[in-house]
Amino acid sequence: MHGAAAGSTGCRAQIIYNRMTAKKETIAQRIARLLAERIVSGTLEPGARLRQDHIAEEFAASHVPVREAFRLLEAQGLAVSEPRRGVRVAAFDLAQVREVAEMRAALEVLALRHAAPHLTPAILDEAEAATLAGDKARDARTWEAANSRFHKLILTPCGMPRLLAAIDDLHAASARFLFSAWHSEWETRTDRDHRTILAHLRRGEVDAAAEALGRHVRWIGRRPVETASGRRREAFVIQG
Amino acid sequence: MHGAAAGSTGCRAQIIYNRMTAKKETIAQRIARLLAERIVSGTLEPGARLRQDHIAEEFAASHVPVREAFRLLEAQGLAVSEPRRGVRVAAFDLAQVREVAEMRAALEVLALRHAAPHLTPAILDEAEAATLAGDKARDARTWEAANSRFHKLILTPCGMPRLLAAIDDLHAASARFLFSAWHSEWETRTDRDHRTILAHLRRGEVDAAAEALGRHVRWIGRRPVETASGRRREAFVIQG
DNA sequence: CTTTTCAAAATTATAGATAATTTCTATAAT
DNA sequence: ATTATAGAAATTATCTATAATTTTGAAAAG
Repeated sequence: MHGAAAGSTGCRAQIIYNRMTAKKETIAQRIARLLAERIVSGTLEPGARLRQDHIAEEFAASHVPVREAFRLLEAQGLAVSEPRRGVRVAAFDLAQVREVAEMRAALEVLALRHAAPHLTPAILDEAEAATLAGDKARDARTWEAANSRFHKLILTPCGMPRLLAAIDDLHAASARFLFSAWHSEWETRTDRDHRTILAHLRRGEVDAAAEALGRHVRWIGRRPVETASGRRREAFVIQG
Repeated sequence: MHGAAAGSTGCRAQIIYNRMTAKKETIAQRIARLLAERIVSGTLEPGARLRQDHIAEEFAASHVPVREAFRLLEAQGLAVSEPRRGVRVAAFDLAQVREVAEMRAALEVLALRHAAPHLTPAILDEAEAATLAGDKARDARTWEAANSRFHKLILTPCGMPRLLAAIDDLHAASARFLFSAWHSEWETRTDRDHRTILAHLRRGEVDAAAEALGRHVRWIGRRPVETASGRRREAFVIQG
């Protein structure tokens, strides 16, 4: 849903009301967007300090727009700020991943129910193509972009901007987890889930489609993985 | 849910992570909080321009914290900003009220399902007291505060901070509408709805309670009212 | 009388500078 | 060895000043 690493959005409210106007982005928005990409993709690790002077220097700006960018990132839940003690990349544990998954499920189901009457065969074909692209993806970035496209395609026709913006933010939070846990060997169940949802939609079975989407988004799996140092640990998987 | 007029929160992310710490609020947070009160209560009308220099002067601050306050208000959906063209109080039409109501219903139901196992008789008694206070309220402020308290009491035990913060923001948006449409003669159905929800919760009927809450929040009524100038028009009512 | 154009005023956006707070580090004490 | 403390360095938060953009309003042209 969310552009995530391949072009993360920016401020939530901006998204709600300026998504289409979007004349020129301010320096603050640009900085927020680029930092969001790094946070979502894991380049900036959870807990990492974001120092306004350093960032201002890197982007050849003063720290005023940097501070505004921090507020935008806070609103997305990607950064946390303690007064007088600076801003850090938000941490996220399994409990938060669960919380985000539940919220996404609730809101995406709502969006799908309102979008369903406006879905055309053409849109569903595009969504199928996105699923196929996800199948063939061999890296997290590509997979996440395709997954994003699928969800966006079937939900956008709901025409509820605030709802879509909220879903976007939640998707960015999910994507962070995806990037941190991605393993190219994983055979996800995502393709099958996506196709089930599409099949129901094609047959006009909105309730069944909504239920499948809810289960799909809520699903969090776990499987053992081998770390770089050869140790075994448990990792968690999401279907996107 | 949201403090609304009686002490609106501030930044969403701040709420998520700093709600309990909340050592000292920064000037930006203070400005955002006070402006949010005015927007929610209707003192600042939809579409009104928020001029940073004027606001800075009023609060005896420079415009740097004012600009940050604007970003916080944007994140809550209470203000909209167009780059280089200033910030305005967000407008809201019936479609948006509907959208917010649907989102609230989806998220509050989710919160209630997770809160239900942790609800104690003491909490439910408090919630009943809040309902009673709402019944006796004769002005919008008091009524909204009591309604807020009811929802907060039964939802907070879910222990999902991001979810609760999102609900808070939506509640502020609802409250704006409530304040704009309040009429002291309205006999709302709220007390009955609240008591139905409580009755179900006392009997451990979580599904029924969740369904009642969803209907309650989603409900938007309309009734003719007489304006100050004596003209008749249609007004919309929410149950809170 | 309406529309267009251009300059002045108002306002936003950014930069540079200052003050206040926190964090770090070395040193001393228990 | 661990804890406590004081000073220094780094960082945040704010203010003042400057640049850039948009809006306003009046005058001129059609």
